[in-house]
Amino acid sequence: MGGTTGTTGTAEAGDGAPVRRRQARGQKRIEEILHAAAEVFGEQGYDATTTNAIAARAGVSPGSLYQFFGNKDEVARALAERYAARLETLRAELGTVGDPGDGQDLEELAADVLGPLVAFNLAHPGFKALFARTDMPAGLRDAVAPVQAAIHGRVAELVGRLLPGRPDGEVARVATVSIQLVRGMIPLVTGADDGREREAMIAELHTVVVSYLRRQADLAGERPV
Amino acid sequence: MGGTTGTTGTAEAGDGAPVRRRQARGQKRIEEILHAAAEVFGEQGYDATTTNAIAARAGVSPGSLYQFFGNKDEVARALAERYAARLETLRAELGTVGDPGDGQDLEELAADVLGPLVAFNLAHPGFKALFARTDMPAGLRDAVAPVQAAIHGRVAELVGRLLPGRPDGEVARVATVSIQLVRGMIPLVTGADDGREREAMIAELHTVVVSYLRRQADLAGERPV
DNA sequence: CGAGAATACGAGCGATTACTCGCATTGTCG
DNA sequence: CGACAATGCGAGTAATCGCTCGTATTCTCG
Repeated sequence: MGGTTGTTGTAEAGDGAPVRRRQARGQKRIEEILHAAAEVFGEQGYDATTTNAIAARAGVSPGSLYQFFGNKDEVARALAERYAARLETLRAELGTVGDPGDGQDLEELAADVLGPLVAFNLAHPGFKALFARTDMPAGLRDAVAPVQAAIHGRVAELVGRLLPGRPDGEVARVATVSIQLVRGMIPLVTGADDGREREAMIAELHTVVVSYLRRQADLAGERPV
Repeated sequence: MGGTTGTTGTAEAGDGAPVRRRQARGQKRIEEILHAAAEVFGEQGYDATTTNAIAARAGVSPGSLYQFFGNKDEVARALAERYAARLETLRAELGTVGDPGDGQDLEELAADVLGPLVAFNLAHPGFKALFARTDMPAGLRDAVAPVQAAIHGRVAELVGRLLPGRPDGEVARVATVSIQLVRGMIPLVTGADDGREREAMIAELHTVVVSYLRRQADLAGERPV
């Protein structure tokens, strides 16, 4: 039944399967649809967003949307992958962060990571609709799982350098918690109506992450407070 | 809109409005329906839960459900109020917590509050479906808003004692962040498949909250690390 | 140009869901 | 008992939504 392997409308990798040659017009439509999807997801949330609403926002008929995307989840997946690419760009711009020891270094490291991350979330309101939820419908979860895993890997890499010698399981857990802290705080930041309140929430986000990681680093070094 | 003060199916407070006299049988049905709703909400999440599924789980016809609850949101509201009552009981059992100074006291205070709170969440899986989400559909948000406000008030009370002299706005913000930390961590705790992993996540929850609040207390006392 | 593919449309289909309604049963009270 | 209210049922309704399909237009390329 539902065996259609429609990866964003590309051709199946078979032998005689017709390769769909995408025109420039089609690529532009895809961009417009994803842009609209990001907007509506950000405004209404994933569940409440209808595919017809995305199409309407993009100035496109429902049929056109389904020419490029097999279903609603695929729109989410494509959008998630697009976000992942931009995040990767962000990370590349950071360059190689020096191996953190503790103390002041940690705050700088956190600022270097959290600053752009907050800016990214403010610039892309649809991002949190796909990533900042704790309970997701199965389709959405599957769609964003690969990107989630990639993010976790990146964070675990940083945490591993912060906590050298810790077993992998603990490093992974600290990474999971750190990500969750950010995911939980982002809505408080983006949802702030007042500019000053937003700045205050951003400061709280830094405080939360830094104080947690510092405590972990202290535990690692057996250095009591 | 929505001025219906439907407190679990009681009569409207008007003059000639017919007062619905509830029979013992009806009260029992209400309990069964709310119990079923808690189960299904916990398993499927709020959006994915259908009213017919709740009725079926309760062994009741859809018509019977709608005799006691005007709509899906009212079921959620009644369930939320029921949870609020149990939480209030929990808080009462804690007794008056001594005014916390800092250091060890903070850890004890956190353990006294977080321990029962985690146990409550594990015992009532439907709770997080109503409260632990950051993006809620409008109907659900309105339904649980009063209970959310009550919880915030309680936490702000504790935070106020922890951070004496802080302006109300800052106390409220620290309370909001603290609640969000717990809300974000709860799914990691309840979602742990392994018992050891769950214990570890509970420990992380304590670490997160304590290290954040300790940092806030230190900032208040101008006592650098 | 001409043929085939890609793009575009939008009415509408099938499935789902919150909720209703007519009617049967059970409880309450004089 | 008899009248009325509360409870109970479940097929049915109206609306929504993801998605399809027949058809028309535009592009590509020989």
